[in-house]
Amino acid sequence: MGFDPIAEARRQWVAHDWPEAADGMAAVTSVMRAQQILQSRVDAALRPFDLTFARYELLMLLVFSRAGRLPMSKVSHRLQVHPTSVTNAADRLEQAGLIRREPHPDDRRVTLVAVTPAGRRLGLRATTALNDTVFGDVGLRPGQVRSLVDLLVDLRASAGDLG
Amino acid sequence: MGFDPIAEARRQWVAHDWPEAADGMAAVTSVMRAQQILQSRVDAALRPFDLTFARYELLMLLVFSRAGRLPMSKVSHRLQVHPTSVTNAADRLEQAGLIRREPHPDDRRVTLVAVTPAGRRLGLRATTALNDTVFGDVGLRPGQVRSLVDLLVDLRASAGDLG
DNA sequence: GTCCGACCGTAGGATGTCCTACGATACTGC
DNA sequence: GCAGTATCGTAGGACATCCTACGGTCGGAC
Repeated sequence: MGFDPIAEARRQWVAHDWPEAADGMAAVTSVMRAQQILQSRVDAALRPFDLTFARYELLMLLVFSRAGRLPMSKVSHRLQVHPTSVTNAADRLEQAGLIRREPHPDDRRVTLVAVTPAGRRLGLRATTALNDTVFGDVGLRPGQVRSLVDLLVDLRASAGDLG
Repeated sequence: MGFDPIAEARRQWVAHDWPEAADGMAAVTSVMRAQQILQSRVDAALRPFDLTFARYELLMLLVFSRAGRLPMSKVSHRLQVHPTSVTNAADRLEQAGLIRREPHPDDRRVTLVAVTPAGRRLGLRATTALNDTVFGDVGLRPGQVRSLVDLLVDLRASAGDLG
């Protein structure tokens, strides 16, 4: 096999008398690097549709919602991103005609974002592309994929990420 | 426990006849979310030192290198980031007096970045903070942390990330 | 020797993220 | 009712990342 920068860093941690933090350092760095790899693959798969992963997530959240529309604040909470990031993503999706902003009928503070028919179609086509080129094979055996998800559920739970 | 948006998305994948990609989708999304959580913790720990994780990684790469100096291109390769990102990080570290740019003695195309004594000191102090507040407890049991690293090694290996 | 391809670092531009601050609107206690 | 507080979405600014494009330098083919 080749050279692993993270394993090398781990050795440095042990050598510098930080052994109790060495595995944690390796885990954090590995997650960062894995995210970089996956983000790059996902963005490549979505580029033909002029979507980023952030916009894709917003789009599919609406596609899968009951009424095809949600308040901005709900989107921000569900995707766990800053409200201004939702504003940004919604701006671009709206400009592309994939979603529409609508006023909330009862609460005039609230803006609803609603997926358009074009948005629904593009979201499903983009999903097919993602399933084929990324999600269908992330580079691990099926059992490993499930183990990874389970471990990250625990990590997220300990961070208060599950509700 | 609470509500897990990723588990909900996984149910949608199965319901929409994409069962073979459901676990992959959950894995990719989980990694994205875990990275977000960890990045946020790391940045909070590094804020008192006026460092970001990217700049911290560059700084420690130099601290741990033999001569305390490396070519920019080597840094880009080792950290697996775009050359322009290294330029940006190096600009800020240099402005803070933590590193110095030096010409390569033999190859005038190459710029070396060298850690200064102040950079070395700050890097070690920042590492102590990170070890105490993040790396020492990532929210998993020790065995889980090692399992996570092992799984991500396989994922990274399949992406050609190991040399 | 010379020229051309390859490599190096950086400038400029686009995108996404966060933060703080703000105006508008809703709710709560009195 | 009414005042104070909380919530909502967005504007402006800071920062990190990538991409493309560029000038400077090296090295190999001839």
